[in-house]
Amino acid sequence: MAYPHSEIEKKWQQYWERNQTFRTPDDVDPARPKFYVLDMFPYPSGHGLHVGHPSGYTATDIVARYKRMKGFNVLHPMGYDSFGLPAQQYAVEHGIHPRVTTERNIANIERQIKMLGFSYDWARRIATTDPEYYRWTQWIFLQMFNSWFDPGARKARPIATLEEKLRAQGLAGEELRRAVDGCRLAYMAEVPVNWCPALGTVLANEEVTNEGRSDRGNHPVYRRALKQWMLRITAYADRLVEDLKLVDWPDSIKLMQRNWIGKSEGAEVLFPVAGADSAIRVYTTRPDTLYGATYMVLAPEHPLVGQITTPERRAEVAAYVNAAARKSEVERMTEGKEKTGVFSGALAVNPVNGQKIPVWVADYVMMGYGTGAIMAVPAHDTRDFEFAQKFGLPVVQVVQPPAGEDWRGFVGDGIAVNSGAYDGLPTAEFKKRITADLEAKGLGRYAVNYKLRDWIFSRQWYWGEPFPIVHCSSCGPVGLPEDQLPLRLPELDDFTPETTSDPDAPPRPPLGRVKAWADTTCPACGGPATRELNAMPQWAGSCWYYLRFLDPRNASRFVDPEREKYWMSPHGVDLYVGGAEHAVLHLLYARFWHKVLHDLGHVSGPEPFGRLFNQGMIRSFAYRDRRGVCISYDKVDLSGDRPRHVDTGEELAESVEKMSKSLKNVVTPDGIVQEYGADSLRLYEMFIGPLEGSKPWNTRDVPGVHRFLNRVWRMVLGDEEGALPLLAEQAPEEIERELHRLIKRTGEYIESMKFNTAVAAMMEFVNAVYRVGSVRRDQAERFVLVLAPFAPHLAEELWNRLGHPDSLAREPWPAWSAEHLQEETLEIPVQVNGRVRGRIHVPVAAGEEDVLAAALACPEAAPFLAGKTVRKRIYIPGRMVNLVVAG
RNA sequence: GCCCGGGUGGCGAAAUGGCAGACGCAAGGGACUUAAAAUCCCUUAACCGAAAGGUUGUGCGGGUUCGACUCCCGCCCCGGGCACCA
Repeated sequence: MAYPHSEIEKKWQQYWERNQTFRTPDDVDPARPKFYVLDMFPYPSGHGLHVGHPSGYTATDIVARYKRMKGFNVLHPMGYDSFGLPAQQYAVEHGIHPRVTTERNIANIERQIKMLGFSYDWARRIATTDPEYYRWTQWIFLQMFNSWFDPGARKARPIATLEEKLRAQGLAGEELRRAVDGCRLAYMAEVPVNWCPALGTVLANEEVTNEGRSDRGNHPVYRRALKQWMLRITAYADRLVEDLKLVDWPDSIKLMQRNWIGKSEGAEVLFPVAGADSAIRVYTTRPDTLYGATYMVLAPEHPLVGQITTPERRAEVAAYVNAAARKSEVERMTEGKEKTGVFSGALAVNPVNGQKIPVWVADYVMMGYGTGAIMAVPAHDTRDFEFAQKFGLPVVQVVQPPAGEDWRGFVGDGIAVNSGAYDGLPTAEFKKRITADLEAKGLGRYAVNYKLRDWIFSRQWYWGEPFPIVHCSSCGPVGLPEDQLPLRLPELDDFTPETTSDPDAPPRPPLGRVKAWADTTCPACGGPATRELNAMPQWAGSCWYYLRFLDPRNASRFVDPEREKYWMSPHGVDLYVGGAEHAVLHLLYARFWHKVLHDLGHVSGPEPFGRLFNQGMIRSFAYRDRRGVCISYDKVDLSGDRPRHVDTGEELAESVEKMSKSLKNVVTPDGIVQEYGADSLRLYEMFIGPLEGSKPWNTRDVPGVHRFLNRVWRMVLGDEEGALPLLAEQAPEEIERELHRLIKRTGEYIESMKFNTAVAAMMEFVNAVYRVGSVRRDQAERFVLVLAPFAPHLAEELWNRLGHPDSLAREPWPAWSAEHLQEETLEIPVQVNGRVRGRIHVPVAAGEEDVLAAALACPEAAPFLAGKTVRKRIYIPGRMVNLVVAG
């Protein structure tokens, strides 16, 4: 008989809700330590959860429950990242308001989450689409709009401090306003974007497929310059790199962030254009190769292209520039790495040796990085080398590689050659010397560059936070006063953006259609003004939600400073768990916002997430027939040794893949909870393998953990069919020892996030009880407490039936002692030349000499010792004896 | 191309310098049962052997060590990230 999981799970979920068991009070007992354990909150997709989502949630729930039992004040909240393109598109396609679908999706996903019995404090639930939430997202945006990055202080400061400073320098009126607007952390600029005319919006890079089409709907996407809201994240590039050393994150994630920011050091060098009064400024990380520069390249968008191109080359250059501008991502991909370019006709002068070198225009140089122009050193740069080969440009060696390596295409460090007075210098020293020399002559200077770009922060859609900004013809962009927040999304019957197939048509965001909303007055001068019609991107709400959880209903501040200080000191969120797909963007954006808020004095620390843990992806089996068509599970017969089609008997190919609708391999928690219960699902999620690893879901393995829970049930209560519980007055000493071992190991496993071995340890304990046939009541109780974080419903029920009327959620975690772990004798394997040949039993207290003597006398090892000389005797206390023999 | 992970029984895995395969699934056998399910017990890396036992074995090839899944060097395969970043 299986234990009645449905009944008891329902019962305890109701009990927890009725008794507010997991409510974290607003004023917690300050004598206890705090622990903030957070999941990356989900986007409420219409498909609901699959079994991959609860793996992280289960892990954090185990930690939360364990920490409560260890006496911590635990904060464990959940909410929804509910703005975004899928809801917008669904609304457009089905004519349903996105608020309606969002609410419906949240209701479904919350039902699924609650079904699993997680100990969230539901009173703190938030949704980023709630006006009382996005009011503060808008408020934080205004903080950025109203501040600038002071490079001297290396931090954000109120914009008034900049105004003061510039006014003192004599700026005023329109000129002052432009200067100030140009320094805000949130500013407007014309930038190249991914424009999707069919969706009527700009898309983020990750919303664009490798084929250059929209992820959603598969529409063409074009590169195009549009005026957009930008956030000045590049000002924080250095601090975002440096402060990675403050956090306990996986090295791989830190590395990805470092690579994404892509800091490099080098020099900017001026190359005068021969016969003109302009000069080309280039950025190079290898100023030591200056003598090897044999040509230069400007990006097609570079402003000097038009000025320096000679009349006879004008037509060809113009044609190339136009073609490059029109090039979509698709063409760029398909053309691969084949280099193209045209000669501008102009010559530049190499400042170190006066040589005249040709200036080319080529799209392998990007306008968005460095200065948009390079000096090409084909001998020591792979790309320049390819280009020089193709166009027959000279290749001059200036670095001597280590012996045995070809200098052509050598990009490493070496010794300078053909470099005038610098010959013989090693690369690193050469860089320093020449940078200083260039600086002294006014030809260049030390420079730092980043791959990181400022963050394009606007979208031309309906379903996002409206910007708290109005555009005034006399004052420019003006922030709304705080008392006008939240600026609510206007009601709209038709939120379809005006779409077109013309890539050059201007964007017409749906908010523009609500005239009554868009037309307003300027808060600064009272004149007529228009509201900003763009909305914020999906990332906005998730940049600060972890702060709102601390004080979710505060109507006068985004978070109370005292509460922020309590929960976020000293290292921010104590454990943050989520998928590695957010390694860069979400985690980088949130760190950026946190630093801005920190600079402006709104939060106490520099980093939001002290410890980060990435759960691995759960994938599942997919089946395909001969034609490659995916077959859903109800049509797959797994009873034989090969998977076959139920109807046709055709043998199917099996593979393990990411769950997706198109592969027909999505497994949802619902059916599993119904059949085996939430506790079984939770346990299998953990038992399947290490949390951080990628692993295949196999529903056929769920009965294994379900059987274990049944064994626990019968161990304590017996069953209706007459099986007696194993509870007894006395149990062998071995059980107490096993229990102490279990308590110790489980605590350590939870702290180190090794939940799979924790489950195995509990199974071992129960197996031991079945083997000896008895367990004392007090031992069963302690076991139930250890099981509780993993299988809380079953544990509560057993705890209750063992005579405790209240929930075990805040029972102290049971104690273990070293004394109880001690066995009287040890079994020590005896190796001869590294191979196990026998075993000896020795008293725990036995000294090295006694153990070695026993090992030498070990009968099983004797034949391998006979007639040989023991050269070396190794004893690893309590573990192993190795006898090294020869002869 | 570059940068990270990873490769252990039929399967998910454990062991991070000290008994390889804990724990679980699947498979086989037994007990209970009129029978089945459920449950309980046993076997289960491969090869040789009737058994006792032996040999081999952690992707491949070398090395360090008394001892290597674990550390070092070279290679192969799989997964992920970045991708003309000057």
